[in-house]
Amino acid sequence: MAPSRSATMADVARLAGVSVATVSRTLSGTRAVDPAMQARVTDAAAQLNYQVNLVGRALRQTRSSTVGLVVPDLENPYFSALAQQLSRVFSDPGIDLLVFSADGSLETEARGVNSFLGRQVDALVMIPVHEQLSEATVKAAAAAVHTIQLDRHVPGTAASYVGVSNREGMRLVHEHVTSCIDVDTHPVVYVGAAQGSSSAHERLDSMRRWFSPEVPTLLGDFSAAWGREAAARLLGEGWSGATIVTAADVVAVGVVSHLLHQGCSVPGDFRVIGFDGVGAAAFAYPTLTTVRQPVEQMARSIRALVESDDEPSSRWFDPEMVIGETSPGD
Amino acid sequence: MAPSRSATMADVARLAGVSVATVSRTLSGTRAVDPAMQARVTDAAAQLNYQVNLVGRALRQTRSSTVGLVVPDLENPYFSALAQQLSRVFSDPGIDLLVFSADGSLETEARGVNSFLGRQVDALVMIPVHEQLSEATVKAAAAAVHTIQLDRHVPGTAASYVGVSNREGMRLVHEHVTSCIDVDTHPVVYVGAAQGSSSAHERLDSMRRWFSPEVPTLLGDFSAAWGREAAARLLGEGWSGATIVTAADVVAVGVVSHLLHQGCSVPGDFRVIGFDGVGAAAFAYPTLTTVRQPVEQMARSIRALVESDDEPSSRWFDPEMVIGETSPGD
DNA sequence: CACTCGTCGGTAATCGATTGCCGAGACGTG
DNA sequence: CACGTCTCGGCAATCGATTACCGACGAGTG
Repeated sequence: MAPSRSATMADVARLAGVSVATVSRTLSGTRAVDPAMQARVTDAAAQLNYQVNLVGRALRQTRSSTVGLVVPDLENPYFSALAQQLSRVFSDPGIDLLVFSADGSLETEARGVNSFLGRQVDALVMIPVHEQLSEATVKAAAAAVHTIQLDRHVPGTAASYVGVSNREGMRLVHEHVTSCIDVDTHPVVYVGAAQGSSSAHERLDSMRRWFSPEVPTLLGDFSAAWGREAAARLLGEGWSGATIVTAADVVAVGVVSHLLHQGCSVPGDFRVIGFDGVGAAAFAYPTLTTVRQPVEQMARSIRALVESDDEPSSRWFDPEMVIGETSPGD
Repeated sequence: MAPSRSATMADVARLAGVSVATVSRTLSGTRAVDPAMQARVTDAAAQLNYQVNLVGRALRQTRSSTVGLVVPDLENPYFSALAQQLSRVFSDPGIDLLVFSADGSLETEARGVNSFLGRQVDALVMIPVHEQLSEATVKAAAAAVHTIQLDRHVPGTAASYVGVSNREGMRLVHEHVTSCIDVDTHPVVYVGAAQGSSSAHERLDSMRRWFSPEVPTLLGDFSAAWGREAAARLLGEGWSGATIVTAADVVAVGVVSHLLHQGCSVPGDFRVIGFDGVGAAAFAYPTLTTVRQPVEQMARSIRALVESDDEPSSRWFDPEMVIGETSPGD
């Protein structure tokens, strides 16, 4: 296409025969303008197809009506669900949510944060890639702009945090499992993630707390491939009849898939429990028993934090248990 | 936090005892600078923790090392896979890919495009929400900046296009179906999407072309919920033994899920075929027979288009058939 | 009528960087 | 030694908007 230089406010002013100040005031409604001039300006703007240059505006105002979101990975359905909910709640007050994927890399994450800071975002929401190693990046962000950590957090930073109570989530799992399964004859194992995120960390700790410090544990990452591999190991090690609690739905989907492919019955031979409760997993076969995070509430809470200019604060939401077909009902 | 105003180039210049021009040239490497001064500048910048203000730079350069991506919806795994691949390929040349979700709305889509245009993105990639109704938005984008339509396109615009050949995809489906299923005894039905996107349109046309103009068709949208509903209708209307071709994996997942829940066997009683071949669907149970789009190649092709400054051009990629467990193997 | 006050257009400074141009000094050459 | 050439620091213009301030004008008041 012919990326022809687009019209500026000066062009509009010239055509309308007024000063740029009048154009600015007319278009942004900052101050009253004589109706006759107003009409001339709007006509001229329409005729030139004028679009405000947000870079110029941002430079002058040191704000940009933009909130940045940095996620570790967009293919994880839990993260994309959060991104979608956030863009929805910010759409209403006219704030653009821009999403940047760190692609699992600390360097890329730092680049994304710097990029947003340099672009004068009004606030920054981030799901830190790593519990310790993202610390410098989170601190840099928090020093420059209102920063909110989401889902995962780096301990000891002064930034706000919004997430789910993993302890409560695992308590619900424990309650469900003990109420409908004989734990003595059916061992419980945990298939989690080790990659150094606070959620992986907290979920493992909570598993140990509610079940037993010695609960058998396999740690990998947040992926379906890891779920399949873990299931294969469990079968190989003779954990027949186990109840498999996982750190995320994507992992659970992999576990279930492998078990069914090996001819096992779920929830007959094995029971599988997920975590997150968002995305297409709810529609899979069999439907997953999982801990659902209140994604929409979390998104609204973040908007509230961004709008209010309070001290950094943290908010943990309680998840809810969703009984599917991978565990027996009550 | 204390969102303290951060250091500017003038601050660095003052501390280092040089002019801003020297600071700029040192930090960006635009022109040679005396090593001694260079050291003074780098030290001062480090000491003040200086971060370049990208808004100022973008205003001056009328570029921003940024590419915008506007998608209709982030929860659709196909779109988030594209977003992820794109951010990966642009990461290398140091371009930031920013993603905006239109949330299925034409107004929001227009807002996102204007927002990116106003932010001086170097190029804009978009998956138009609607085949006709997004026309004005796509044209506005193409008139202002190098614009590439992805996956879906609005006919008659001069913007580039990158996508998959839906006709070839459906040819592969036809080939697979006729080679391993007796089409006379097992009717073929199509569960598609009507929402006015070019991909929905082309897939339906291609179905009719390769199978029959009268192929029985149910049209809904691109969601698992629609897949379930469509499956329920097919069961209600007595289409036992049918081969169900769908417009997308998410739809196929819904179809399979409903069929299995109703006690049908797949691929015994029904065969189901998806389209897209990305995301967790590959790991579901049973694994889906589907048409896989070469997402990574498409992303690289987009980068090439952005980097070269050629005339708008279109490129269709050939998909490949992936035989899963929802249809009989050869 | 003289004076005050409110309304509203225009002038110019400003946000933070990049860059064209000038000129000072170093260096090489005949 | 004179002169051309190259290197590199600094001045100031520039990108496109917003906005503090000034001043002209009209209305209201005693």
